[in-house]
Amino acid sequence: MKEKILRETFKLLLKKGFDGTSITDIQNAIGMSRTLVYHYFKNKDALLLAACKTYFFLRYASISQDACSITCLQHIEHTVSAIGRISMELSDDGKSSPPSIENYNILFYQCIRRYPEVRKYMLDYFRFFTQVIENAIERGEIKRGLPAETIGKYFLYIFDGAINYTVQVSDCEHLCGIIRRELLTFYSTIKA
Amino acid sequence: MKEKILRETFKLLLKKGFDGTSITDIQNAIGMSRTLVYHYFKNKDALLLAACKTYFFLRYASISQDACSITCLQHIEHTVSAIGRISMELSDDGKSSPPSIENYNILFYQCIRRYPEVRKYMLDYFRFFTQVIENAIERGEIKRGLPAETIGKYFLYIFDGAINYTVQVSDCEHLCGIIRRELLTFYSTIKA
Amino acid sequence: MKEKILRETFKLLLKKGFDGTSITDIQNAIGMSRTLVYHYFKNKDALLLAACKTYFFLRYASISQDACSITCLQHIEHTVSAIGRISMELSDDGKSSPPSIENYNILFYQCIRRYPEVRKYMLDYFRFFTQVIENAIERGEIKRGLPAETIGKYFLYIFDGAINYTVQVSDCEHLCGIIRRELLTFYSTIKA
Amino acid sequence: MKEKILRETFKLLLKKGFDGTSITDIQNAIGMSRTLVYHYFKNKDALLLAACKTYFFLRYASISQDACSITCLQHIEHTVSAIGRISMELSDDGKSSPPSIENYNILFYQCIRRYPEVRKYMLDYFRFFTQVIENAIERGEIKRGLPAETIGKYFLYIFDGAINYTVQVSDCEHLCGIIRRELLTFYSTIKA
DNA sequence: TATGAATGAGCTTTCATTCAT
DNA sequence: CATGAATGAAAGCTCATTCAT
Repeated sequence: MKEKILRETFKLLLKKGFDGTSITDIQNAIGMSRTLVYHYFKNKDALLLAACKTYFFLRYASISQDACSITCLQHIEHTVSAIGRISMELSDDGKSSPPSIENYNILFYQCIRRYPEVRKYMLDYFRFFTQVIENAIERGEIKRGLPAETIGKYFLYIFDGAINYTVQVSDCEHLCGIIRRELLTFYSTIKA
Repeated sequence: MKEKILRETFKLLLKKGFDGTSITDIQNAIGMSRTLVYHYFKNKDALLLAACKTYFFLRYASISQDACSITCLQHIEHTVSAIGRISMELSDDGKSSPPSIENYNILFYQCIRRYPEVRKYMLDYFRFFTQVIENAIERGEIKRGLPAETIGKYFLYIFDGAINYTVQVSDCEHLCGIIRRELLTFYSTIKA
Repeated sequence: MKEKILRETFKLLLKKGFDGTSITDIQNAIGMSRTLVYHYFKNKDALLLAACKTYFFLRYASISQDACSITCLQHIEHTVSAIGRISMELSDDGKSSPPSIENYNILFYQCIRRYPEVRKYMLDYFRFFTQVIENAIERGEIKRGLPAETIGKYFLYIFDGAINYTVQVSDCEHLCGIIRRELLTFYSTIKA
Repeated sequence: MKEKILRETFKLLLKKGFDGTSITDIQNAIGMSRTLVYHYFKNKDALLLAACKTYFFLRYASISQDACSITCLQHIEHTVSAIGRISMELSDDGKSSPPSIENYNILFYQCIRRYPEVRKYMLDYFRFFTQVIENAIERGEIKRGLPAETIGKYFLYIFDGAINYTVQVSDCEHLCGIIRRELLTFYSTIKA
């Protein structure tokens, strides 16, 4: 039940945003009493935070790995498949059409402004990614020249931009395709 | 009065977002009756759209110029100074501290999802910018290699990223500094 | 102008009722400033009363005549043509389709509850009509038996009923036809 | 609680009409939170319809009976006692003074214009009443001559007229007395 | 005769939340 | 684990009205 609430809440957050999502919306989505939500979560903000943590930390699941054991290319694939996995999980049919996944980053930016925990996690992730790129440079996968941090930022910015300027997504595969293509295009310009 | 309403509304939109901004907030900000807002605007959405058009189209003011008559470097400066100008205009003391300007793009993404007019304007602007870069390539300002459109996208993504990952801004000069530095860093990698 | 305001106000009263008609509705109907209404009328209630008096007293215009100089049958025709005349006057094309004339009596009942002047006028009219019937009995137009007052009431009730149970009227001629038929049917049962 | 809301709502509808009755009025009448009304009813119109159905259908309770098993005279008594019963139920002391029962028909006419369900129910009732009169004619209770439908209409019109032209009622018994007298007067003119 | 600016009070409705069961 | 009843506060919006021009 708790998982269902988190899932439906995050879907609604993607669709309607922080202030546009009401407890009543969530009640209708889970098809149970509004009071039940308060049984699991102290209040609305606790629920929203929990939902955001649940689904945003998925993206950074790679942090648990070792930065040395992964190439830059692998990391790109990892990132793309992460957003794909989240879309799947949130889609109604369990197959491919995600609900408002194009708002993923908008929600994310709001989270890092609201919740210090999410901000911290994001910074950790970014440090990890910089490490991956540094290793890639040393290993000769990526050209020397630009600082690892700059390259990391560009990857992040391109990932975000690809999503942010896609106004409406009906097919998850399609969005993942766009993201992958854009990331690989950039990768090819810095590959050794 | 109408201009004041638009100004205060946009400031509140930056601070609290679309669904977080209430007519009562606007009333308090303008220091006049809530009914007056409805005297000038049909309803809340009409006001929000008007406010967004007013301030987002400022960013694209360069469209009126000729794409041939401007170098890429000039356009970068133009872009940075545009965001600076908007910050000034929205700051309370008329000097430098902008109100939640770090949410500028979040608001913008929501606008291009909500309002087709804004989306169209953005696409026009992007076409214009691509033209600028194409000219820059032909004129030898920028290295041949990457397509103009790709370069344009990267500039856009970097501009957005610089703002989006800046969690809180107290000093407009500071934010403009960050943006300029990031854009120029990228510019130096593609300069002929 | 004043006449136009009264006309449009009464049309709106028929369509939307006392509490459903706003000054804004009237403004839109007359196509001029809302303030203009206050130039002619002290406040909303003064306007509504004036409009009701204007159009309800038309129905009783016969009072100015002499009760002796008119037969019962003539009075019936007079009554039917009065409602027809009002419909014409209120129709947009000046021809035949009246706006919500089926609500005429609902509005009238509300008026005699609200405004003592209208109530008084109604009673005067009813006395006049009773006189007409008394004369008709004496002249041998109508059978002796029922008291004149009772017959008068029945005419009134039938007139009202014919309108009240007609839910929607698109053609004034049609409504007048129904009223005339019902009144004449009753007349034939009391004719000498 | 739901019943109380319906009761107080209908009382207010009688007193102030459709557009004159606000949710705040209802809140004050039931002495509970305004939100509670929305807990039981989707919106204002749903509440108004429910209240009207509850109290108008009482009037037609006789439909469930068999038209053959009732004389015209019994039906008259039934009708009079129905309006008396409704008045009782709506009176504050449970005894005799009804709240604005003189507006009963005004409200009813508005209902048959607004709600098709109420209109349909009314037509069913009228058909039933016509049947009662037809039987009364065949049984010799009522004179042959006028069609049953016409007689039915006259009864209805007289019932309505007796209420509509009574401007203010303080005592229910009194109103019922007026209605009964008028109906019986007409009955005596058509009795065999 | 005509208008736009401005207002306080009220409207219907939704909000997040609590409590007894 | 789950619910229906109940609430105060606030949402967006419309109301009748006034005033300076």
